Amino acid sequence: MPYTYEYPRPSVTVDCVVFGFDDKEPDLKVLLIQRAAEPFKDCWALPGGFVDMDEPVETAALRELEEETGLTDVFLEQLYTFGNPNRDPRGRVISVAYYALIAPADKQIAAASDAQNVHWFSVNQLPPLAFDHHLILETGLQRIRGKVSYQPIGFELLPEKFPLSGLQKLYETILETPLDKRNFRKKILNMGILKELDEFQQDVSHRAARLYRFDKAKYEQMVKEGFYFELKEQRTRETKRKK
Amino acid sequence: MPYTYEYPRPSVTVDCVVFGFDDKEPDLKVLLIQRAAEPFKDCWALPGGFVDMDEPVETAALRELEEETGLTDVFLEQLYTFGNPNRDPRGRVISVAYYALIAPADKQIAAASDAQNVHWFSVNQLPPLAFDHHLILETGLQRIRGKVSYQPIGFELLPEKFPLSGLQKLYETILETPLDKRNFRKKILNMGILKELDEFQQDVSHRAARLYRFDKAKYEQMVKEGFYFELKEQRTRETKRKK
DNA sequence: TCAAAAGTGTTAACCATACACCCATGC
DNA sequence: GCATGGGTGTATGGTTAACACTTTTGA
Repeated sequence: MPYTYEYPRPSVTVDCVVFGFDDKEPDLKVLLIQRAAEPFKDCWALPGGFVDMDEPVETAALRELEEETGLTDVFLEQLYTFGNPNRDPRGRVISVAYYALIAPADKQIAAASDAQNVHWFSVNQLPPLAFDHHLILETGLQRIRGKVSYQPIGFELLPEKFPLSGLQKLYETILETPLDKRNFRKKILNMGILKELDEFQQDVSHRAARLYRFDKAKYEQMVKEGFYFELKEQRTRETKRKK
Repeated sequence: MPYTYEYPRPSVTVDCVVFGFDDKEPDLKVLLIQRAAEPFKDCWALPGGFVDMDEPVETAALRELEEETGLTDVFLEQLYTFGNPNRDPRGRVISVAYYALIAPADKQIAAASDAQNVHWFSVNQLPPLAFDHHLILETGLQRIRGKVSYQPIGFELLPEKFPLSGLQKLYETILETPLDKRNFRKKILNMGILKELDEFQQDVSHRAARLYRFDKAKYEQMVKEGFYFELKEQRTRETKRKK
């Protein structure tokens, strides 16, 4: 190979912070696997592994995710690259971290894939994690907390059809703040990026809520025309008023 | 070493997109170096190089930046990791890209350091670039365009003391949109994150403008108390009003 | 005295917030 | 009929957008 350099080389891995959300629970969930091999055998860890020499890094993330959890067709974005020299006892390992968002329907699949032990954990009740995975996870959390307010990524955590209250709970969960129902509805509906369906919740022991669908095409059209998505924490007047 | 794995390993490099800004010019600038060695000998490229086995990745970025451009004490943040298998003719090279923001005063230093050829280029008049550096640079541009509106990173591109018109020009340049002078001043001054100085511009052939300084400590205090920095593109009512 | 940029205030439209009750459904 | 969540409107105040002239300074 021409121009080949012969420096010593670090290993390169990928790690995935897989977030999931469930209407009924007050917490965001993360998918973890229990390690089958040393180091950190039996310890919980983010799904991930070594990048092959001939595959793009993102492909490696998708491949490892499927191999270890059975998940395919997920929303995946690069998060951050962690490369401190001592983060892995095997030597110099640089890890490119990704975060994934998946809708509850897919969650079954993940739990079923039991080559290794795979579990959803609430982000507020995490076990000890291998390597620097706690730091990676925390970075992922910060990222989606920051991003959810000005990019419509929240919909990736919901099923295709969802009631407005589900969307509101999602935002309340991620932002860790209560939101006003009427204002939330007004704001999101006024954006015009939700399609109102003629379908309703099933099997609920109260009035069934109307379902909506995120209209991605319309959203992208509007962005081209200068639209900014923004769904922020609603602070009270008290908090906002200065001095 | 225990648990050592013996996979084939990619090389890992860092690349830095160094942005600079100058009052007088209507464009953002990027610092490029002319490559002294193959591959892409004599081609312009982002400063960068191989990560040593025992240094953190960010340290490598700072080190390469100093070695190749003489710059130290810069604002530096990780941008994105580029790892497509064919981005480097030498073989598999994964590059962790950073972006840096530097104030005009430092620019002299950079131009003086002439181990290699180092030059500022307007982001709108770039030469052909080595490797996938054009993609990296474009990614950096998108990042600061997105980030400048809701994080006070713009100040990193200005000297310590600056007139409000300089700040406004910076925002107009990065966001590529004209801003209303009175509204801009009102908004930024109302935030309370600028310290008004008793100093004025020197050597200008018109009324000298008052200088201000970004009060970082105050900003951080306010963030703790729930303050959100936001300095967005000001759209006209026309554009905003729908249908 | 001219050129060049600094600096300054008001109005009207819009948007965000606060807030409480009735409705539909299943049990 | 009761419990559960679904669904709705209005008044207030704060924020943003639009807009033009006077001041200062140096050449």
